[in-house]
Amino acid sequence: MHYLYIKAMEEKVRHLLSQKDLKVTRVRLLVLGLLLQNRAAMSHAEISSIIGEDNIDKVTLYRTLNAFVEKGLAHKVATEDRNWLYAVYEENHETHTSEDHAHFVCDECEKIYCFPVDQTSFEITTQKKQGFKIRSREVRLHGLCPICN
Amino acid sequence: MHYLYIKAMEEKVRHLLSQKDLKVTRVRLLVLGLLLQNRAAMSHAEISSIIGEDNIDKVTLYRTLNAFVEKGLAHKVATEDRNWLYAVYEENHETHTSEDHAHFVCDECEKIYCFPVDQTSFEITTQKKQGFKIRSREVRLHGLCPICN
DNA sequence: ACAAATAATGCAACTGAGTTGCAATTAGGA
DNA sequence: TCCTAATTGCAACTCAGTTGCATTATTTGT
Repeated sequence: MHYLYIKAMEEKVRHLLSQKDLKVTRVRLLVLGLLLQNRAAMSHAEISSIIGEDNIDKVTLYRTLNAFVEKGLAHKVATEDRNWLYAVYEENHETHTSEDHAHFVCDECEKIYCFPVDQTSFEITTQKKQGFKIRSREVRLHGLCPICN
Repeated sequence: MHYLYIKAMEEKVRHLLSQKDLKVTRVRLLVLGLLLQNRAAMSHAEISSIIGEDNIDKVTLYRTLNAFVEKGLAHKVATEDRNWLYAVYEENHETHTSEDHAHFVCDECEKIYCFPVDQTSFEITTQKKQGFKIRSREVRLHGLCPICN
């Protein structure tokens, strides 16, 4: 285990898991604990190397991450080079859906961060085009993150 | 060849290719001709099956599509399930860059269409977040296309 | 605290998109 | 027409992610 596992966080993680009908297991405590520590979205490879390849099977990690996504604990974003990155929803994730947030991609370090989006200004983003019925929007921002800026 | 190759279009395609310093070849005429006929972006698999697997090697098709993207004839969009779709820029592609268009994803047929975006309203899409420097934006719209609507 | 039922895990083998290296072929200018 | 560089086609490969299945761990009811 090459990351600081914060014991004090464990209760919160246990609560989040059982709240979503997910059994509390060693793997899930590790992965969700790690995701909660990270502001940026993380890839399977990144998580795997931080936690240690010997500590989690790759298939189990994929299934764990997908379970988090299915239960609404986390969401996934595709990178430019077609890998998945996973991020937990922020504190107030009850009101925080995929519909009202944007993804920020740092052009330098290529990390992806989640951003809140103002709904009202979101509405007028595009000109209407006949025949197309728009149901939801997703914004992707490119630039420099605070570390690389 | 399972698509209607429009002979009248050939001159236009030839012109587009040589304009971008791409040699006019059988494969390129077929692929660019097909892309120009389609309003929706197309996948490698889709193009391959329409033109016929026996008519183009898969590697050649990948290289052809990438050449179009590199030369600015087309651009690629990732689908939800992380495949690439390719679309030629519209008629006025001189002023049509990746910065000022959105992608519309039909929830029904999953086709992807390109949309123009109004720059001024684009600006106010997100609340500013400290430390992050936004350079460009990309909007993805979900809904129903004219055929499925 | 224990056993049974159910869910999660780990492993091996697989899939499928996309890439690389290289030899054969073709386009287009001299 | 000929020459050179670009393009093509093939085989073999990479790498993310998946599937099937036997093993193990968690939870619930007693």
